[in-house]
Amino acid sequence: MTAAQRREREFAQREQCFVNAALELAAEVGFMGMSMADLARHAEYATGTLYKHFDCKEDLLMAMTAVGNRERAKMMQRVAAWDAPSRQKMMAIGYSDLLFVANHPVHFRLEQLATAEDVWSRASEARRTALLQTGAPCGDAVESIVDEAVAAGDVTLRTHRREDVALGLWTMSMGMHTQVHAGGLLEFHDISAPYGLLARNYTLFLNALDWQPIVDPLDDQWRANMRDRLHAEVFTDYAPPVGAPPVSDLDPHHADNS
Amino acid sequence: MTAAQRREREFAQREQCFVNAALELAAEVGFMGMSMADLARHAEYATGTLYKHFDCKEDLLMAMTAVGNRERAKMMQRVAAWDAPSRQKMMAIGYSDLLFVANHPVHFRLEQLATAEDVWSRASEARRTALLQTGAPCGDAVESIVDEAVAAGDVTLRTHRREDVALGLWTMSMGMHTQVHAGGLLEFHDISAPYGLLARNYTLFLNALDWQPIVDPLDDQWRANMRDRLHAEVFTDYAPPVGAPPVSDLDPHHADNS
DNA sequence: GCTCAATCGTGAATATAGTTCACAGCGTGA
DNA sequence: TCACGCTGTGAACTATATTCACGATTGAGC
Repeated sequence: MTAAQRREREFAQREQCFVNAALELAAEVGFMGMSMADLARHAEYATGTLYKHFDCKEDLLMAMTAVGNRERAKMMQRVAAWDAPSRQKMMAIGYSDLLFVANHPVHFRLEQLATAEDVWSRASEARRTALLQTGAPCGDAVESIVDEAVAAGDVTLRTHRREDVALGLWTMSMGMHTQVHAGGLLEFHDISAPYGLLARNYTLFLNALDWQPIVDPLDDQWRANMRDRLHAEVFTDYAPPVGAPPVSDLDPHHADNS
Repeated sequence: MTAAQRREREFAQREQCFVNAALELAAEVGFMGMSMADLARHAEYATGTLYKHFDCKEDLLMAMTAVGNRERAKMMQRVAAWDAPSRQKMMAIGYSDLLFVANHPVHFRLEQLATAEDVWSRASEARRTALLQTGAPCGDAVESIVDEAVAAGDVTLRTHRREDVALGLWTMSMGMHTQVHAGGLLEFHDISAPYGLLARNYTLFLNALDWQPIVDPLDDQWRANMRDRLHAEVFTDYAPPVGAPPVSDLDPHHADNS
């Protein structure tokens, strides 16, 4: 039955084609601004063909978001494989997420929409679990670092489980991205360097877990060094996000203390 | 020109009427499942009249979300006015947010949608800033507690400003709500008591800031006491969220350590 | 190589929902 | 009382998600 297999493979390829075209379109006009007919035309197929793959627009969104998840997972797996002390790797996880969002703003927008309950609930069960599965490797990568740290004696998990640590950091990142991307929110609340603040909060959180070595939250140099090493050794293909490269810029108000 | 003033007042009242009707409808079918024509009918006005108030559906969403913000602000202001040690008040802020989301799930769903960039960007500038303004009192309430704590000597802000502390906690809450509301996500990552975990993370964060008195993150009793006092003295009109009332339930895995 | 049935892709048609607008009705001020 | 202008109306318009009947294509069996 090689014929059937080929058909199946071609079908899967066409789905990729649709998803890629959708991502291109969404980058231009946003997911909400893009119509299914537009997309079909852009992918050079008929509208009905598109619906052979996705039962509704929300299902398409899930598939688009999955691409982002896979990319993020790749980045986090690179970090997990990085040869560095566990605490630096943990910070690097946060940084890689930041790098991901900065380099793929479209994906973050899609993720935001997809996880909004009103949208999430309109997608099919199958597509939702498929999306969840693409997210799992991110959690796995983080948890592997936690395990490593425990094994190395860098941290003792008294209050948390490995999943809890991962989730704790994830919530901070997700919440901060949400703030940053709701245009005007930060300026309104007088926050100037949100991701510098996020890095400090990561530091505080890891300190609170007594994760060795303890780092001074004021020590921006520590994080800057880590970031430079990370770009040199792991993310050579990713440019540091604009607006935050010089060390001092990571600090929201570096004149305050010394 | 009292006539004009009356018209203006009536216009504002009708807007309230629309927003309330919209909230009722959204509670039943969700924001996405509700049509502008349905809403107009439900509010007993014509479709065109609805558009006299809101230029687009997204603008309506902003107005609906503002209602939630005002309610949340009221709750947080109650906490700020509560007579308790600053650290308990800070924890109570997180708890009040949880209480808000548990008692007004619709509002959280709306907030999620509204802050998604794809939606946010489709609303008018005026509605967006109006929404931001309704959120400000929440930040103010939290920041007043920070100020109070600093004045009382409970905490010394070395690494953070008052806004930063508020934002740090906010990101954790927002991120956790997002996780909880994306059905299946938590089960998938094997997290059983997300809000117990959130409370611990709050505790860790405040400990890391050296906010006195330092609390053992394992001490669920401390938080349970605080919660009971809070319900007795501040939120007498709010029932504790179901699924989390007994002390031990706040603990994700209370058999692990002691 | 031919046939035929099953499958697949198509895009016009349908349904639905956001948005607009020309007009009727009403209140207002002269 | 009258005329003007403003307001509410809902039918009409537009856009877009979704469906479906049909023609094209494929591939198994002879």
